[in-house]
Amino acid sequence: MGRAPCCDKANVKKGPWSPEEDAKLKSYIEQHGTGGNWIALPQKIGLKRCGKSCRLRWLNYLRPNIKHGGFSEEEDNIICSLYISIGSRWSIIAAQLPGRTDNDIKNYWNTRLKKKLLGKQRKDHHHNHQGRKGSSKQETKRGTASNSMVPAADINNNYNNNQNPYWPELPVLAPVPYSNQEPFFNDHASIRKLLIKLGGRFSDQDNHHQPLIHDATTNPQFSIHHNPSALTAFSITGTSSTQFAPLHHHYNSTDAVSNLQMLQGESNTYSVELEEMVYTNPTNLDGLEFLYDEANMIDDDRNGGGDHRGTGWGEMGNSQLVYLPSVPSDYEEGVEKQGMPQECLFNELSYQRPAQ
DNA sequence: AAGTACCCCAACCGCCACTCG
DNA sequence: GCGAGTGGCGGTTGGGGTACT
Repeated sequence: MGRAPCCDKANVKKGPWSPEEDAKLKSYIEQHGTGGNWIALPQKIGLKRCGKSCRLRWLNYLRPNIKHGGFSEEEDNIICSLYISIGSRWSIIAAQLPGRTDNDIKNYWNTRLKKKLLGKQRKDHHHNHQGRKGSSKQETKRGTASNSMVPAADINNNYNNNQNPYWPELPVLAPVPYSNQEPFFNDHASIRKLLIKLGGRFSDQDNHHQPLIHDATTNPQFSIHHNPSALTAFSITGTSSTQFAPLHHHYNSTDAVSNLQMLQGESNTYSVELEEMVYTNPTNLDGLEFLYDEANMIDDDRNGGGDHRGTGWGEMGNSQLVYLPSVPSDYEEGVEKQGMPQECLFNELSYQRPAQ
């Protein structure tokens, strides 16, 4: 038996919201708040909508200061960096980008950014390769305000200083260089290059490489110490008193690898081909080849190669990405207030996504 | 001009986590 | 400790718009 639905689906309206519905919901919430109960809210205001639908509508559309579209280069970079670091945890990524919703970012990633990134990587490798269409019209329309990757501290400064009640702070996450991991593939420099490169710029105008990397030598706000007691753990000490309390954050490196795997391609073909390339000629990969043109990879496949499906991507769990958790904040409302230790809070960030 | 393919995004769905009685 | 109720999240879908042929 499945659980009972959250509302009577027969009596709720679905589909696009009308301006009247929007107005009702917005004015009610602005005056009374949600009342802490989304399920009951639509009845209160006479909306034939599921409570979850109301919540979504409010969060993704009606809430003040929502930005739609027009993602900046800077935002692209942040999204890409965080995606590489933590994967598809859109709510956390969204919390780094005030005005952006998780849904928006998710859509943006799935429809444009991922393609853009893949396109770029291909471009890097096959620059001047003919037969490639230009980037999408949306990309070309969009401005390129910033050409630099934004360090985590800057994210914090630039965005979190601009607080408003609807946009709680979040721990700032930032990839830092992998550490002294065991090599995976025979050439672990490949993945280093990959991470650095992916941590770099994602724009089409890639004239300056400026990876998002933090260490004590380049960013005085942080010092990063490898914690020898745990292969996949770092201890990160913040030195900015209120913003960066001493914390520990443990991140399972297999997450990063799986994120990269996800990025590798949208199909098994992609992944299999990549494995093939890795294991048949690892030294030529230069860390990025899995991002190349699908067509090329298919061609490669036709040109030979055996079945490497069983070869262990899962065994390369030694790559390490580390975040710079920073702000004990109101994010995850009440977590801090309820006395959850910061380590718990940030362990949450390192959670293992349950199999779905 | 018409048909088709593709893209984008709002909204839905289902699962998991958390809270409370 | 257990189960119901709810919030929150990520994945997916479908319709509308646009580009292409």
